[in-house]
Amino acid sequence: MTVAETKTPAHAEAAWQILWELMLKQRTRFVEAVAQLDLTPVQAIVLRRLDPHRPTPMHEIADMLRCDASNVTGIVDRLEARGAVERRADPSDRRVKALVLTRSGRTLRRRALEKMGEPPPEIASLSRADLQTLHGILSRATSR
Amino acid sequence: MTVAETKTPAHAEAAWQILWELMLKQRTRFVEAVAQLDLTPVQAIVLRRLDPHRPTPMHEIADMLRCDASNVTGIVDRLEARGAVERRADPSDRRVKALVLTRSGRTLRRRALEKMGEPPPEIASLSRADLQTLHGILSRATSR
DNA sequence: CTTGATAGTTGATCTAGTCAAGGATAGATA
DNA sequence: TATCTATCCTTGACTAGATCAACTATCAAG
Repeated sequence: MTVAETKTPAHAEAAWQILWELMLKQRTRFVEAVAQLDLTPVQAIVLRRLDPHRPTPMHEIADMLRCDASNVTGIVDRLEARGAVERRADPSDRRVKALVLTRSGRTLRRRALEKMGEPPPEIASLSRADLQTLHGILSRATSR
Repeated sequence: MTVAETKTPAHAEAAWQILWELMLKQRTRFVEAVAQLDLTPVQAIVLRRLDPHRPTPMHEIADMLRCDASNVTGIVDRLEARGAVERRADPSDRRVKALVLTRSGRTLRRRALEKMGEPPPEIASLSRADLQTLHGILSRATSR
């Protein structure tokens, strides 16, 4: 071997480094925020994923979380126990159980979305110009 | 009350929204990446935090994770069981146990850092100019 | 109608997390 | 010095998230 292959440009690594740092900080912030609604992080993520206007098959949740289906059973059990969601049999395919938000589940979801949508001080303190630029770059990054 | 207080500008929320989306995606990516080293996410985060040149008191880990001290006991137990770290009594304060990376622990840490440092495709595919701009904005955001 | 894939549950087992209680040490103060 | 108080860590009990293996029910194709 002659020269080490720099697979990723230094600029990408530098930007990623800071982004990583920021994400790590947000992790604990997120946990604490949803805990105020008596939600665990995963419960909040699942709630966020549920469409208030469309029953959601459980396997879609497993796909999103990239976890085993049996894991979803437990998570949904707890959400159902607290009255946020209901399992509903899908008439067109009786294997699937689709999740439907209850009335209180919709309220809970809305409140959770509000909390998650609140930008952290790091972001909120940026200038308007920076925010617009950031938005543009991130859109480009995630849409590619 | 007259008009609803818009505490956060719309621009901040928009940018935060995309950032959130990105972070959510990186979560599963991170889990899968460190799993290749037989590390759980928390173990990787702890490993990353350990300074190879300085024994680290356990309570610093608890502070970083914002969790109960008893939780750290278990996490360190498992890292110690696999030979990555050692508990060392602090001579100046015999209450504290400081963590020291073993030889193989240092290797493991280096490999974990490499994995974590690898930017995701979303970031890696950005142009050099975007990356520099992004770096600048994020630096401003996190240093404030 | 068999065969095979898919959807979800159950049970066992692990890790991460909390809380309450306790032991050991350090530091301040009466 | 004796005691009180705070800090550092551990233990035990318990909950949640996650994996895996085994199982039921259903669908869909041949």
